[in-house]
Amino acid sequence: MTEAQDEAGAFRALADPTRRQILEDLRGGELAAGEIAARFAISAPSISRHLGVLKGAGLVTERREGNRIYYALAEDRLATSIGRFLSAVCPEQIVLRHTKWRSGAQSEES
Amino acid sequence: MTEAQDEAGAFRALADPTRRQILEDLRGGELAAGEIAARFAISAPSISRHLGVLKGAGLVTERREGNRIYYALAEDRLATSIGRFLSAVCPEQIVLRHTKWRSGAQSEES
DNA sequence: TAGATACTTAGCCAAGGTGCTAAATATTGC
DNA sequence: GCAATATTTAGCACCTTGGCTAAGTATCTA
Repeated sequence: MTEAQDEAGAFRALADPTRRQILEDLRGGELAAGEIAARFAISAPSISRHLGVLKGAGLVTERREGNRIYYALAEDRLATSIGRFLSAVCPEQIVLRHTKWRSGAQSEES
Repeated sequence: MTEAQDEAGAFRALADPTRRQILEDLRGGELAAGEIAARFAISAPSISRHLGVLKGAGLVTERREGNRIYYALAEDRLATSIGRFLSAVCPEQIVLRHTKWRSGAQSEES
């Protein structure tokens, strides 16, 4: 997957307010899918799909532990995915601390 | 318009790759609608609507000069609109240079 | 193996987004 | 006022998205 597609996927994922809230909630540490679903008024399957979109965009990771599937924020991926764009459009206002996205050494996962 | 709605509008606007490219193009200085349209393979009316979305999100400003309507990047608005979210989710990776978004004194335009 | 729990996948539907062409509006210049 | 130019608005078609319920898969417990 190219860097540009990463960027597109990340921005599409961030377009939905529920998904943005999930990312904010995960800031406090990993959460099981059910724990996430319990924080919203929508059904568990809908949350599951949102989590799928976030995972597809590389913004979260999942880890199975017995019955439960824990989701965790992939902060670095979020920053690298949208970092190129932000640096291109408003470099004076927003600064990236880790500019790995520029080094060209990208991790390549499925 | 509330700050949260600003944020939602900005992220929805950024979801489309054409609109992101328009913002990048405007980084080089203001451009007339027709000049922007000429850079894309899609029709002028479609570009016009994209510009309307960007303007609605407060990410660009428009200025009429005779026949032409020039669009300019509103960099500070972009930074403030998405800044709160970025600071909430990945504060270690991304730093805001101007944290006006925290002062609560938001400019209110139509 | 059977049942309970946790989560996802499948299928449906309403709503919204994005593209197009044609028509309307605004401005310039003769 | 009329024609030309620049841009937007209107109306339509198509696809995607996001919600739901029902059904399927995976894991634990007994």
